[in-house]
Amino acid sequence: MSAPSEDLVIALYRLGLVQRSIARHALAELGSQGFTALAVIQREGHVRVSEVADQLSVDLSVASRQVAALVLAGYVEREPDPDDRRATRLRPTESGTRVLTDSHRRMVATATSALSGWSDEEIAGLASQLERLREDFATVASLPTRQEHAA
Amino acid sequence: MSAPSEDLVIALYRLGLVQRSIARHALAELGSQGFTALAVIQREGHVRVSEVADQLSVDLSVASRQVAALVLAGYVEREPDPDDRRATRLRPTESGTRVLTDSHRRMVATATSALSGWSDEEIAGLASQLERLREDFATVASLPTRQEHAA
DNA sequence: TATTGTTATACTCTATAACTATA
DNA sequence: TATAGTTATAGAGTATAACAATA
Repeated sequence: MSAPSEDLVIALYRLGLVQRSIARHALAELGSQGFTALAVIQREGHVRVSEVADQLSVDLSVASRQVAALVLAGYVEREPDPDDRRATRLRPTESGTRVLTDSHRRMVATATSALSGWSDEEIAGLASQLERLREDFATVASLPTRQEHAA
Repeated sequence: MSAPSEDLVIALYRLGLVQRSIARHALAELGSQGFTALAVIQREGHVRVSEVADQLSVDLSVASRQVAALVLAGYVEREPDPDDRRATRLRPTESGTRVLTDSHRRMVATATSALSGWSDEEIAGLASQLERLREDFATVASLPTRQEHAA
């Protein structure tokens, strides 16, 4: 009766519980997207706001707000970009690195506890499938914007 | 270096793109949670608000608001519950069923397009893994509330 | 002109708390 | 007392649009 992709979409929507559960246990000082934004800044080094927006697949204005909140909280610092005076480069402060590490640890602990019945292979397999899913949707999502050209 | 559950958690957070993509393409008249609430009401028959809250794993107040919005939009009707005069029973209107069917169709179309490189088995496998994930997190999420008893 | 970034506004989803009505 | 539900308030996440400064 139901198409397989239908079951998948419903499963995706019902994932809200999982995300809220992790957020509550692990992200005390950081909103979920504040966390991912900080993670991008930590991982990439001195990124620009627009790169954060790209990595998170959100509008630049959203990334701008999240970064502003991180700066206000003292977790991120801005440096002028020597190559482009419109842009700023971002880097985590010591406090930001500490908060990220802490959230990280609690996040993994929460997930590990919930996933006690899973093997490492199963967990890794699911993570890679989700990554593949994201990439495939990113491809589709990027097309409509350019359809005005095509048509 | 990284625990497998860490990769999984990051993949989960990065799923926002997928959910927004589906929402934009498929849920014109319905918010994402309005859609899931309506789907529960359609699927279960004459449910109460509290059952919607349970199915969605959200607070009763959240379900109450979502249901109120669906009623206001003419997608759901309330009937008094003969067995309990505090409660009301919910059922979709014709219009609600139509909207749900439409969103459903567009949703599946969007997903099918993004998942063109996937086999049915892969899609079904991912859906069932996500369902399992949700159940395992639901178990963990329900514990902290009761820890006051234990301790 | 196009791009980088910010700000204002608005909408959705969520939770907590206070409240009403019924069990 | 406890439960079903509603409403008010608040906070996070998101998008669009208008804007400033620089390329």
